[in-house]
Parts: sequence; structure tokens; C-alpha cells
Amino acid sequence: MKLPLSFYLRPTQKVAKDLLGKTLVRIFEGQRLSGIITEVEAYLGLDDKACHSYLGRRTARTEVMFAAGGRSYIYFIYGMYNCFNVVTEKEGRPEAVLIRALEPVEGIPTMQHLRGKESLKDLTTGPGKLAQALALTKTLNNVPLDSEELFIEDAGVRISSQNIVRRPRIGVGYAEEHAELPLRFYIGGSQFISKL
DNA sequence: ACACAGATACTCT
DNA sequence: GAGTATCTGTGTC
Repeated sequence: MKLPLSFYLRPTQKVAKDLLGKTLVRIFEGQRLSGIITEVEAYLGLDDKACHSYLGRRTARTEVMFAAGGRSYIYFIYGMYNCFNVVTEKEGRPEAVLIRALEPVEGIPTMQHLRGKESLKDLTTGPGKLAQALALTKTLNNVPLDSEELFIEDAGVRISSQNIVRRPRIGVGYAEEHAELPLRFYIGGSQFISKL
């Protein structure tokens, strides 16, 4: 079943861990494209130098993060890729979870076409890759995650906390003393991780 | 198995 | 104008 919006109105690190094993679903041209979430990163708002909303930076781009949890935050990066996040916490607390990798489940041929790649392992193992595979673009920024075209389901997969690996986040070297915080979470042993 | 450069355009200073 | 929560192809060991 679809996760209720209340799922997202909780501390960001809890939401991040609880997202592992859930199924991200995108309805694209009437077809279900989906995958099990295997890797995420938490971005902790005002006090987090790696976060776009650090110190309350409020711009056209970051505006979504200030809304109540349960919306999509999709931003464009490196002139080529999109990254998909879920906004967490209550209104006014600009925090989010970046979805970094999926295990592809439904609509694999369509994902292969959207990516221009065959290999299952190259389909959704990275934030830019999975956004491309699920056709997550600017038009899906700031939509509620109980909408028709984009939502997250609980398919009953349970990940024990013993099987969750915590590591520093990827690509946030600019964040100085916050760069090494262990805010990246992934399913131990999964083949569908962006990097080990 | 790494390591590095180039692509490419939006966002904010 | 500078920097970017990335990916890919190419080169070298």
C-alpha cells in the first residue's frame, strides 16, 4: 500500500532508514516503473553544510523543502542530471532524503530505453541514473507523494536495522566538518548500491 | 582495478 | 562568473 503522508512528517534520519526496502513507483505513460529503495542519504536542513537549505537559504529552488514533508524535491545538477528527494519533517523545517539507488522491479524494458543502457546494474545505481530511468524531471518537482504519478509503497519488505550500513555521504566534500557525518544508509549486501 | 577529464546548463553570488 | 548531493568514456596499471 501507498505510504501515508504522515510517514514523512518524522525525523529525517528515521524516514531515511525506513525508506530502505520500500518501493518507489512512477507511473510513466500509463505504465508502472518501480524499484526497491536500496540506498538513501539524509540532509538535515539549517545545521547541515551539505544541505541546500543550510542556514535557512530560501530560494526558488529550495522553497519545496520548507513545505511539510511528503513532497518531491527534484533538482537539476551538472547540466545533465536530476536528483530525486523526499521532503521530510513539518512545515518550516527544510530537510529531505536523497534517494541514491534502487533495485529495479517493474517496467525494466522501459527503464533500459530511457537510460540507453541494457545492464540491470547500471539502470538505477546512482541518483542521476535512477532519475533518468524513472523519467523524474522538473515537471515532477514539488508534487505530493500520494499523487497518481509518483508515490512510495510498502510492499512488505522488512530490512532489519542490523542489515543497514551507515557511511559518510557521497560528493559533499565542500561541507567541511559535516562531510564525514554518517548520513548515508544502504542495505548491506545489496547488489544495487551506487558505490561501496 | 582505479584515475581523470569532459560534458553541459541551471542556480546563486 | 563560479560551482555543482553526477555519469561516462578513455587511459593506465
